[in-house]
Amino acid sequence: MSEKIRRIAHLDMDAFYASVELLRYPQLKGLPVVIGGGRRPVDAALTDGQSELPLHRIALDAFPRLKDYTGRGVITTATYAARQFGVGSALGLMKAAKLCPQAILLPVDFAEYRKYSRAFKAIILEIAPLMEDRGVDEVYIDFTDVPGGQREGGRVLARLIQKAIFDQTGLTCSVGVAPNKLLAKMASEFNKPKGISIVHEEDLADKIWPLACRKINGIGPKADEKLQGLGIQTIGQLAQQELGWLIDHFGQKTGAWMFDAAHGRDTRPVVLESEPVSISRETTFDRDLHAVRDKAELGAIFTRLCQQVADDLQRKGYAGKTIGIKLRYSDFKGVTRDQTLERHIADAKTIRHTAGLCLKRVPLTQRLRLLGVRVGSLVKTDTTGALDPNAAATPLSSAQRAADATGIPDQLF
DNA sequence: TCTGGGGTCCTAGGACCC
DNA sequence: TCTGGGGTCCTAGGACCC
Repeated sequence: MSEKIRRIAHLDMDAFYASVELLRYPQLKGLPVVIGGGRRPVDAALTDGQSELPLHRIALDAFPRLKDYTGRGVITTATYAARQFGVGSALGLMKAAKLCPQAILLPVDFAEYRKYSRAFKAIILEIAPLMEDRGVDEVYIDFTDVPGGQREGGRVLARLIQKAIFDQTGLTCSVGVAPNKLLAKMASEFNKPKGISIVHEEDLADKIWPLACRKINGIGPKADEKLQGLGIQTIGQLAQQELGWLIDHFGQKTGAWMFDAAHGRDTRPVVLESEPVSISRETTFDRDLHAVRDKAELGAIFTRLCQQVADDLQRKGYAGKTIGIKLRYSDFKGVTRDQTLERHIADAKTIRHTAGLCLKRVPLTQRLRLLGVRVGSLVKTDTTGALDPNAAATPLSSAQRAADATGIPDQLF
């Protein structure tokens, strides 16, 4: 009998947002380009006086530069030419402007990226039907039973998929193929861009153990710092630790997971479909707002967020019963409050009312920089529409009455 | 002139029930 | 006259990911 070896691929699009922008504006190739901000439409400025020109003919002078930007925001992604100046993801735009003032600044065009995202995923699905969506620019693919999926450890199929995506979209990607998702994810980073990396079980010591623990998907800055404090830098060092010792330091669940990860073990399946748990909208204001002084502006934003969440729910066919708010103060500290209703709802009015009650339970003396609205505990609504259009909020809980009595000023919402 | 937006999962305490 | 032990739901916060 033919023994099939489990082969899982992780496919990661190369510099996805920037590559999509370069398809539109090939004249920017090789230049430092930064994508972010995303607040002001830039195409008006772009086409100003040049509205007859196709996008690829727009003169470089017409593109906005980082140095001319005023306002908040961070870089979502930067081209390699821009990264040479030390600017990259998550850097504040104003700080980035100091490092690379001449960089071209493009707004985030998520609708466009989503179009390409759907396109490359459709191409993959024609070749390999078992695909797990991991966001706009990443997927896992189960190669195990796909024709050619076992050849050269998966390299042949990876090459085929890369070629199909490039031929049909002009975009490049990197692929890692390994016995499981954990290793495939690490492998896809080995040869970027346009890379293919094959990892077998027996490659663990050579290819995985020398890597920093941070390369494990799920070990973030906090866990990494703690590990370093314990003298553990590499995955190999992590693998040397006793299971019990890891559990003592990180808890049962995380400790056991780390132990398995360090030994390259991961049994998670490739998941084809999944239901959302929550749907939310949030926004950072152009300037910090005060609950009393900027009440009208804040109230309008709040109502709009609730409306957007309601629209999202209805468009996607969900209703939820846990309504929550999130806010961030001017000092960047955040709080959340939520309240669970008796019934699932999806209408803006109930969301607005319940979220308003949540907002009353939070101190609002300090200025705010962000406000968000979330609906969780989702259920699918039937095809005819809303589950319970006239659902009302439940009465205040005792905890909320207590909060109301703490002397927090009346919140006007 | 720091620090986006949209998610998931985990933990931990308290309420409440059996 | 000391103090059970589950189980589930709710809430708040935090780590992490794309």
